[in-house]
Amino acid sequence: MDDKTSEKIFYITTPIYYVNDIPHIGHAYTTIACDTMSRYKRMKGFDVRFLTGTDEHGQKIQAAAEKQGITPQALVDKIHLNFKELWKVLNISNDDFIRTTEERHIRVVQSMFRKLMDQGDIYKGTYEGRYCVPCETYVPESSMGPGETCPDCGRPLTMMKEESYFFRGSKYVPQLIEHYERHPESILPRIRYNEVMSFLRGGVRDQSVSRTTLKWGIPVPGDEKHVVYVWFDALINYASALGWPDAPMFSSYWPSVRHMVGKDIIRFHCVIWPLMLLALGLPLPQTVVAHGWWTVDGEKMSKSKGNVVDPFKMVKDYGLDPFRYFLLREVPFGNDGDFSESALVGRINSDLANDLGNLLNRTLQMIESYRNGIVPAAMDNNAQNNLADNVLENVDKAMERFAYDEAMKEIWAFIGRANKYIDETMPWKLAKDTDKAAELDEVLMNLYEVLRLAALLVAPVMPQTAQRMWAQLGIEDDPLKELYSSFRWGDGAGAKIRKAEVLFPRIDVKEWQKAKEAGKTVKTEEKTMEHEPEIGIEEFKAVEMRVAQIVKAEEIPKSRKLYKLEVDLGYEKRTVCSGIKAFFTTEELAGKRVILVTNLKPAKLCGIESNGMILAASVKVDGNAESLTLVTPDGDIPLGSRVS
RNA sequence: CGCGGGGUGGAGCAGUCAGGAAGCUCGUCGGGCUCAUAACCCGAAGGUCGCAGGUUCAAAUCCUGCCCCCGCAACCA
Repeated sequence: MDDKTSEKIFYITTPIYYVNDIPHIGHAYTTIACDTMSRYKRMKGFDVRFLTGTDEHGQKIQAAAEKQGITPQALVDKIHLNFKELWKVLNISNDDFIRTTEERHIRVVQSMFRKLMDQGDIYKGTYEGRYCVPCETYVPESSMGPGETCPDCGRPLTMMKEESYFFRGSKYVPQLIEHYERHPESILPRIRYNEVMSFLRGGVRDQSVSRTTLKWGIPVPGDEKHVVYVWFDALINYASALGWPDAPMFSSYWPSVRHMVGKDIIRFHCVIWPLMLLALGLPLPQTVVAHGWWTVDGEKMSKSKGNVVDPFKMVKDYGLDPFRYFLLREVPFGNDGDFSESALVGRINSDLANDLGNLLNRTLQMIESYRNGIVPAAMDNNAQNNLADNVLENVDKAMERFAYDEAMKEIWAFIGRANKYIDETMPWKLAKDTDKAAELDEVLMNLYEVLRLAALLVAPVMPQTAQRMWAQLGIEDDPLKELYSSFRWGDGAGAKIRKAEVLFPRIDVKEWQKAKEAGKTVKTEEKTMEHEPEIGIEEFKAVEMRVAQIVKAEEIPKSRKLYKLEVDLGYEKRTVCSGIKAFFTTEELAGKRVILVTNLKPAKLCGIESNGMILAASVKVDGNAESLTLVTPDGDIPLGSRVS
């Protein structure tokens, strides 16, 4: 505030995405939000720097590379392109893309590490704890899942003890608390601020910042059997991309940094990273903004459900700008939101086609037929205040708080006022009365100005749409390069418009539903055609299957899906748990002859030991069995006969 | 006592932190208009803000208790 230069500088970052993930709607959301903010600030006259990138070290990458028989570097060189490709498709205007395997990053990580070590803020110790290998995190006892499992992925934890370097973050905690107390606006939304504060007040232990258990990482300077822990490595990207410590870019952009993150990684960005920065004597981020999660059709997005939203497909099916608009408009920023294609279609039809697109269309056609396509100048005009109201100020207030949804609402209220203005002034009547020519001029010019401004307002979210609008309005310049401050009501007069074209075609909901259903059938067919990798006869023979008969089926009270079955193999009886409760009654099952996998490792399910598995065929929709039938021998054969 | 999110007109949601006349979008019904993408504009109906207590001049909002739903976890053998 006190520094004029820092006011107009804006450095914004996405998290760096873990390369091994397949890009989904969540990645798209964060990045689109940052892109929109960047574009907005540029149009406000800010010197913006927008950074994104990929996190390329760690256990999972190392394992994936081994599996494919290539080096980790070769793997990440290939797959980081998934993200670069997506950003291209989503029209992301990032100024830089950093990869943690780049030399410029590695160098900075190592010198920061060394600096902290030299000043005594990194020290050597031993770390012992329960470790989740896939998640690459130690899990404290307090947050362990049942039976010593990882609370995130549910897999069992391993006891590990290793020599490790520690970051003395605890030393800076009081300083950080004080900072946040003075700057509560630096963590948005408020709920996340409270979360961070109570976490900080609960005390923070020194963080382990190195690992000896893996190779694929940045070597600790001077102690090469250690590799820098992925989080320590990753967070530094925000500084390394600017060329810490000496680059001029660093000194100009750093003090204005805003980090956009998902709510899951708030602690890394609001606790660990600021502690690191305090230790390094660097200014703390101006704002950390945490957004919520997307569910899909009311359900959590997951690979096993197969409902992961593919941004490439959404763009292909519905267009880029509608997708961008939907994500930012649909949900109050910071809240969790639900993604559904039908909601997207609703937004396209009502907001984009009916309100905005139709306004452009009807206005242009009137200018065309009443004034031969030339925007008239109006002598005296005081409609601006009523029409534009304080839309620029209101949008700015909302964007200042990262309240994208509210900014959109402001813009659409502005569009709505214009649609109403047409009804009130009834230009088609004015056109029939030559005495009203001046009035008509004024109305048409005002509408034209509304659209010229609307395009600018919409440009950060829907860049292509803004360009298409200006093209139709007959303006040669690129709206994306304009400044809001240079907009003057009335400057548009005299322009020669182009022929009106439909901006967003309406989607016929009935036909869309039909197509959707047809698409769904195709999809399930495709799914059944997906095959597992080939196996040899030996592998098949390793599975021992025999004919058995269900003697008795019982409910398991605690379980929704399971029955406890007693099966007879002729030579022995066994207990098996089977997830077929939804499809049979206990009476139906008794006496049924089935095929049993007999050499499956016993497993405890709902407290009951299951010794085998019954074969069944099922149709799965979104990962859940929709119908199911048991595999049974066709004809008489003694119990216990081997199936091969 | 598992963790988390939530219950607000037909649907989807804001509002809850900082208590003060219940709001938005969609849908429905009625009307207007004919410039426009059967679009646009106006009006109406429709809510005991999950339930029960409490605090208060005042509660969707604060406190206590309870009920229900949804994720995750334990269950898909």
